[in-house]
Parts: sequence; structure tokens; C-alpha cells
Amino acid sequence: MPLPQESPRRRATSEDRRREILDAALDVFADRGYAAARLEDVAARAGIAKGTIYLHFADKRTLFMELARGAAAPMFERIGALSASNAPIDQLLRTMVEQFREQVLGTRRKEVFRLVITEGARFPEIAEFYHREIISRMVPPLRALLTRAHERGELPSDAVARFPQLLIAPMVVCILWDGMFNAFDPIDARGLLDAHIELLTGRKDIRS
Amino acid sequence: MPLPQESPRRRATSEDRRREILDAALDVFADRGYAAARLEDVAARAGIAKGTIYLHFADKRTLFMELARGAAAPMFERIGALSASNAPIDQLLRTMVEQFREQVLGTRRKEVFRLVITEGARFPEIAEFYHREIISRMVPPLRALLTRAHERGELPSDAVARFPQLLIAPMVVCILWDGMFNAFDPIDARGLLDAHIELLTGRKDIRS
Amino acid sequence: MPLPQESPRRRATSEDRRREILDAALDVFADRGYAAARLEDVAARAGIAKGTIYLHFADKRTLFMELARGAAAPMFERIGALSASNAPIDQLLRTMVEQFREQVLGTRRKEVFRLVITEGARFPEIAEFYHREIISRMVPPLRALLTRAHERGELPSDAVARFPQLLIAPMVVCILWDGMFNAFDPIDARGLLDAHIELLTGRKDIRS
Amino acid sequence: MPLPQESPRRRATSEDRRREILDAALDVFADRGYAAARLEDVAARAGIAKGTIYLHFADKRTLFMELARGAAAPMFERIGALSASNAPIDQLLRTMVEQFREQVLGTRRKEVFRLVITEGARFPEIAEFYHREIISRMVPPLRALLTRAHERGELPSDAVARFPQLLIAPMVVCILWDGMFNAFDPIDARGLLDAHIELLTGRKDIRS
DNA sequence: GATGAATGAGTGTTCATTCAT
DNA sequence: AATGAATGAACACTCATTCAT
Repeated sequence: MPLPQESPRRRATSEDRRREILDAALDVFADRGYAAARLEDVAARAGIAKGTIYLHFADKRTLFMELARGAAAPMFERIGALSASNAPIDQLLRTMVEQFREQVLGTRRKEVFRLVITEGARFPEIAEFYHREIISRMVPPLRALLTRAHERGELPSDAVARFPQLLIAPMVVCILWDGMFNAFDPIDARGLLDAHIELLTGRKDIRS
Repeated sequence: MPLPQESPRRRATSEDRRREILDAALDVFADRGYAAARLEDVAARAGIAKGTIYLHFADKRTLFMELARGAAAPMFERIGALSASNAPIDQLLRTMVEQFREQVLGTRRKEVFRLVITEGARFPEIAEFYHREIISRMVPPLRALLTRAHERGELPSDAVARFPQLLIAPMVVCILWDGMFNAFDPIDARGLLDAHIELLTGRKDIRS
Repeated sequence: MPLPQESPRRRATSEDRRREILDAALDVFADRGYAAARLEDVAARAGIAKGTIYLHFADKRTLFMELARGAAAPMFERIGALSASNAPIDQLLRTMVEQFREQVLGTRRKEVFRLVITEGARFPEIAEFYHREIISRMVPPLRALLTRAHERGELPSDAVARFPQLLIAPMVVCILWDGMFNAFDPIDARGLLDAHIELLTGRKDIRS
Repeated sequence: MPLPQESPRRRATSEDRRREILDAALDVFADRGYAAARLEDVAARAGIAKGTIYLHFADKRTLFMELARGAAAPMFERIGALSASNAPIDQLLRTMVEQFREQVLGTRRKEVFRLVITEGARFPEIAEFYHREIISRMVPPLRALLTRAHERGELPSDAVARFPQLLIAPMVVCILWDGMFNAFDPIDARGLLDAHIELLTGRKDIRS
């Protein structure tokens, strides 16, 4: 819920400017990695002067961390939707995987996640943030969901329920593979993720 | 007919020196990432002068790439052993996972893999090298092995056979999780990897 | 968002605004020195926007110079009063010293003088201004005064008459000492300046 | 007494390099003041590269502080010599003043002192250092000396004994005047300092 | 081979100044 | 008049790389 804005125009512009900088920063950070990225390139790509960045972000590190945090918000909705649902588990998993392909792999957001994965070890705050805000909030409902599915006989094993990381692992691999090998051996993300669901549920999907 | 060898002594010494530098480099690169690592720190940790590094490696990039390549060699042996075996698949998988835990996760070699994963996108040569030397050599025998197992009924699904990445994904996640969250939420790698085998084989392990 | 103004006059006059800026500038320049002072801090302290400074002063240098010049005006009056007087020299000196303590050392004006002393060498215009407007106007009447006092036997030596800087030197030292050592060894300005008059006149003051 | 040097050549060279940098730094700091001085200019004047400065000094501030501290050492000798002497006070004072003119005013060391005076307020460490190492060590022997002289009747007043700053004040003024007004009104330091001694001792010097 | 002092291009960050609103 | 976002030149400091010893 946005606070009342004293000057809607100005505020909007400032918010836009922030967004432009974050967009440009994503390109540059994704391209070169955090340490090798140059703020001058970020500025150039955003079409602004170098100093302008500092009107919106305290320093390079802060810019990076706000970029990394930015990708977290959209995940909550998916989590909420998932844990609330009573649909059969394979349908849920398929929805989840489809959303991942469409909203992460198919967009620039995948770059943010790759950055989180590849730079996370050097940014304790980001690691903690993701653990606290994403992982520790995601695991309990996921586990509940998967446990229920197991108890209903929809999942042959409780392995994923005990280690929900197993559900996520192939997606992580998709992002990493895409970043490393895409040029000469692009991944068939759909095939891989469908195969993974098959492994989990023990059932082959008959796709329309 | 032996080729003329340069002095065995000198060669051995030089090789030792190389190894010391690579060891030190692993520490520093793992700690700070490629771009932020300082060769001065590498030298200090190796107990040598900065310039000495350049007697053994052309430049920072080369040093890093040779470090990255170094972890590849030991994998061939495992691959060979695996594909030659006729043992039941769950036993093979358990051996493989155990080796991973003992020889990668339990050693500093996990740092090399983490570096390959996190810096790979910025080092096309490394990406290509790993794809060419590891992945493209590993996939066919792995696939054959898993296909055979599926056909013998040891694997309920051919999903892993079609996407051997699914076999590797949890190990990747182990390495990444270890690097990011170990301080406050250490991973139970054995549990996770056993659960994964359970998923693949459909059978719970009865460990002695 | 401007608060409703407490004062009935809607806007400060330009002269008031100038004064506010100069006041704020004195604080900031005194605190950090000319080069390290930031106009943004001046603006913040004056409660105005950064750009507003430029409506009243051409640039940072000009602002500083007008600040430095500002402290000069009040000195003329003292000089005039001094040179016109026929009172005994020790009384005059005591008055002078007392005025210095009350109107310079005891106020923020001492900061202006410290700035003139410490930055003067870097601001030829200020050096020239002070030499032209203060020193070269002050020396002749001072010299006349002191010479007369010497001839009347009120001063045992003509040394100060020949070098009126000797009269000023302890005051300069007071200002500098205050700025450097005040925190841990505050100066007894009254004692020091009284002792100085004793040196000049050869007579100890019997203070009431 | 120099310690045994492990590598006389190297050590001597490094010491020389330090000295060259300090010399160049004195020029630049004296010319522009601390904040406005550019280390690139220091390097250029020393005939070295910018980075070389950092092999010898941690940063700009440290460079400045070591420069400021450097001028302190030579003063101890003078202090020791003075306080040990039993010569008549006016002779001591004349020696002191002469040394000041020759070894401070007549050399680049006066620039160091000007820097200490003008930047001291912004460098608490320097202020404390000078107070601790110079002033607090200088005052007691000076006071003892001047008190003895007063008791022997060589000084008509105990004013300087009580406030030894009065002895120093004219020298401070000489340094400042020299920096600000020298171009158009050079000071007659000898005349001024002699006049000051006359004030203190009540005796005119008959110079040869 | 080994050293480590020296280099200098490169980059994050600051801040006086401008100008559209 | 006043604002404050934007600019971009400037500068401290870093570090891969070289080379004389």
C-alpha cells in the first residue's frame, strides 16, 4: 500500500529512475559479475551520468543488494498460491514448473537468480536474506504440501517432503546450465523439468 | 627409446611450486571470487613473491583456468569405473554419491567446483572445457548405464536416463548450499543424497 | 513541503538570506577548512537548497572571501576609537585586549580570524585585502599611538612601536591555540594577554 | 645510532625514496593545503608513479602526518641545549632566535610548521602529537630557564616565565606573515625578533 | 629461478555547479 | 526566488603486470 505521495510526478519519476538503474545494473552485473562490473557502464546503459547512481543508491554494494532483493518479492505470491491449493500434486508441480519457465527462465529474472547463486557466497547479507525471506518461508508450506500428497498416495516417496531442495535442484541447474552452456548446447528446460516431475510422481504426463 | 628429459629434479621442483601456487590460489579465489582475488594474497599464502607466480602461469586468468581444469581429471576415473561396472544401479548410485561426499564435499575440491559453477558463465573457455571434457564424455556412458538399469527394471522411470542432469542436480545444490548457508543452516548432504537415490530407484536404502 | 512560516513577513529579505548563508558557511568552513567544506552542508545548515546559495554568491570561493571580508568591518571602529584616544597606553591596551577577548575569542568571530590565518596563504585576494584594509590602515595610527606613549615614558621601549606585530602576536597565538589544543589544554587567554601587557608596559596590572 | 641493516643497499634506497616523497609532499601540501593537494602532483614532483607513494605510506593522511611529525625531531636538540645552558638569558634568546631564522625561516622547514599551524585544527592526532612531544616537553625547561633568569634579575618581568607562549608568539607570526604577505610586504624577521628580545629583556642589543 | 619495487591504467566515489521546473 | 535532480570532472586508492637485480 503506497503512502500518500506529496508530489506524485516527482515521486513517480524518482521511482522510475531507480528502476532504470536497477535494470541497467542487472545487465551489467549479469554480464561481468559483481566485482568486475563498472558503475560507469551501468550509468551509460541507463543513459545517465555516473554520479546520478549515487542519488539513488548508497554505493555499488547496496545497488547490488537491492537488485538481488528485488527478485524475491514475486516469489511470495507463488508460494502462497501453492500452499493454499488442494489440487492434485502433479498438477501443482506442473503449474509451478511452468511458472518458473515463464516467469524466471523466460525473463531477465533468471539473471537475478543466477547472480544470487553465483555471488551469494560473497554477500552474507544476501545469503541470509534469501534464507530468511525465501527458503525458511518456503520450506514449511512446501513440506506440508508434499507430505499431504505423500499421505494421499500421490507421491510414492516422502523423499521430497523431507528434502524440498530436491524439488528445486533441477531449476537451479536449469539456470546455471543456461548461463554456461546455452551458446553451444541449449537446455531443454521443459523436457528436463517434466522428467523431474515424472521422477517425483512416478507418473508420465500425457500432455495435450 | 626415452625422450631426453630435462633434469628430473628441476622438473619435480617446478611441479611442486606450481602445485603450491594452485593450492594457494584455490584458497584465495574461493574466498573472494575471481575478480576480487589478489595475486598478492595468492603469493603470500604460497610463501613466495608476487613475481614468482608469473614464472609458472602466464597471467591471472590462466592461473584460474588451470585451477579450474585441475579438478576435472579425477572425475574421469570415476566415470570409467562406473560405466564399466555391471553392479546393480542402486549400489552404483550409492557409491557415486559416497565418492562425491568424500572426495568433493569433504575436501577442498568442492571449492573448485563451486568456482567453476559460479565463475563459469564469465569464462567461456572453462564452460567449453567442462562441457567438452566432462559433460559430453560423461553423458553417453551415464545414459547407457541408466538405460540399461531401466530396462532391467532397476529404475522405475527412464527420466534420469533421458536427462542425466537430474542425477547431478542435487550435488550441485549441495555445493551451493554449503557455500551460502552453511554458517547458519548446514545441509545434511548424506540425507539429501540418499533421499535422491530413493526417488530415482523407488527403493529406500536399508543402511547397515 | 514548506511549513507555514512563523513570521508575518513572508520571505526573508535577500540580505537576511545572505546573512544566514554566511552564518552557516562559517560553521562549515571552520569545521572542515575551505577545501573540505561541502556547500551541501552549508545549505543544510542554512535550511535552504543547495542551488539557493548560487543565487547569492557566485561560487564557493566568492562565498568564502565574502565571509573572510565580513570580519574586517568591525575592526575599523576599534582602530578609530583607539587612535583618537589620549588615554594612558596601558588603559588603552587593556581595553583593546578586553575587546579582543569579548568580541573575538568569546564569539564565533574567532573562527573567521582563524580561517583567515589558516587559509590566507591560499587566497591571495584575502591576504591582499587584509593587508590593504586592515594592516596597512591599522599600523600607522597604532605606531603613532605607541610612539607617543613611548615618548611620554609610558612604554619603556620603542620595540612595539617599530613592530606593531608584536602587539598582535599573542592574540594570534590565542586564536590558534584555542583551535588546536583547547580540548585538552585550554588556554588562559586573560592571563596570557595581561602578562603580555605587563611585558609591554613594564607594569603589573592591579586588577580590581 | 643506526641498527644493523639487513640489506644496506636496499634499505638505504627505500629510506631515500621515503625522503624524496616527503620532500615532494612538502612542496605540494605547502602549496595547496592538505585537502586540495593531489597525490598525483606529489608523485610527479618526486619523479615517481602514483602507486609508488602507497608502497611507502598507507594513505594521504598518513603521508601528511609523517611529514608533520618529521619537523618535530630537530627541535629536541635545541631544547636540550637551551635548558642545559647557564649563559645569560639575552644571549640564549638571541641564539634561539638566530637558530629559528636560520633553521626554520630560512629553510623549507618553515613550510612544515606553517602546515602544522594551518592544518593542525583538522588533525587532532597532529595537534596532540605536537602538544605532547613538543609543547609539554618544551614548556617546563623553558619556564625553569626563564624563572631563573627573572630571579637573577636578567628579565625584568616574570610574564614570559608564566606564559612561555609569549616567547614563541612572534615566531609564529613570522611564519604566518611570511606565508601571506611576503610577496608585497616581506617581513623583517630579524628586526622583529630582536625587538621582541628587547621587550623581554628590557635591553637593546648592541650588534657587532 | 626468485624477488619485490615500480608502474599506471582503471574504478568507486565526491561535490561544485547547472538548470528545468 | 527557490529547488534539488543531474552532471561530469576530479581524485584517492588498487592491483595485475613488468623488470632490474
